[in-house]
Amino acid sequence: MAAEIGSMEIELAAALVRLSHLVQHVFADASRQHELTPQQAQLLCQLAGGPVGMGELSRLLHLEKSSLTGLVDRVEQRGLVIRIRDAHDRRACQISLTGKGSELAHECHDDVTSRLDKLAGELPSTDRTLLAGAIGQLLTEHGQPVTVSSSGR
Amino acid sequence: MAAEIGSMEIELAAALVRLSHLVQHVFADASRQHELTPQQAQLLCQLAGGPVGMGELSRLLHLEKSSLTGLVDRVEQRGLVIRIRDAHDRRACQISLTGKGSELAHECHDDVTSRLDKLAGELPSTDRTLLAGAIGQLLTEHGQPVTVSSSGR
DNA sequence: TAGACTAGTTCGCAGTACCAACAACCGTCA
DNA sequence: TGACGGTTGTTGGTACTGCGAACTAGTCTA
Repeated sequence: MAAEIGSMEIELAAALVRLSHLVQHVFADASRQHELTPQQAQLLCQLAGGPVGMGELSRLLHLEKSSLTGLVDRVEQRGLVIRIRDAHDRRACQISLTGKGSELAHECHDDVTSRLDKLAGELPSTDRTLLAGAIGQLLTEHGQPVTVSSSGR
Repeated sequence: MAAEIGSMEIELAAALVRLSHLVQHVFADASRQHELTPQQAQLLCQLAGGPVGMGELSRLLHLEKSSLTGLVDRVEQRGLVIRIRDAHDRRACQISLTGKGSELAHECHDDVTSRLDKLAGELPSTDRTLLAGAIGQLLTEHGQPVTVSSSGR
């Protein structure tokens, strides 16, 4: 067993795991509300910023390209996404949201956001600020770009 | 009217989602290191506190009982777990770790913990404390016991 | 003892994810 | 021009996940 002194660390690791499960659960619920699997919702949200190629998408979602092919196939069959053949490189293609897909992506994103905000709303605002800051730092430390999607607005 | 003030909220929600993905990724990697799927690892870790019945397990893992049957089947076939028929209620059974399973569960748990601690170690310790506190509060607000699964009931 | 209820299982289905092998295409170098 | 190595995305095969409906078997209650 680890020393008692480390208990704070142990709690933090456990807390992170539990928090992760909670967030996943919220995300899955919201996705399902829109008749999407979590993976499909994540894909759509990722595309909200504009078309992306399969290779980059694979990196962004931490998926093998072969896994991605199937995922894209399924959402394409639902008419939420289209493959656009690249004009300069005929091997490549860009995945782009259709109107319907874009609508769903935003609905789903807003839904997740509002659920999480509601959940976090139970915390005092100072804690929320600290939490966001600490998480942001964790993410940047780990090579994840913490893009601020709405900075302009 | 979520005015400008709400921008912090938006960031927090996005940060939570990203953090969640990061933790899931760490968890999946650690599990794989021990030749377990994340779900199997989660099951084993849940059982580390002692045998649990299918029904309660289903609640703890947020899984339908039918999904759980298969999951338990697979780890049982690997000899990591056994079904123990309940003496008082012959319908019920308790799922219990075998020696091998218990070993794996602890290895995996420690691995995840150390990876997450390492990840969090890049934060100043005051931030870690705040983070753990805030997450703990979030979890308790949401009905999740923050204890490390040792409680019977 | 009949009927209601509960614990787990089985079955069918869709989706996820990996790996290995592959076709098509690009850029380069001879 | 054309062969070559590297890239892009796809296919095929396998294992796992997760749900809902229908089911078996056992328990409890009236």
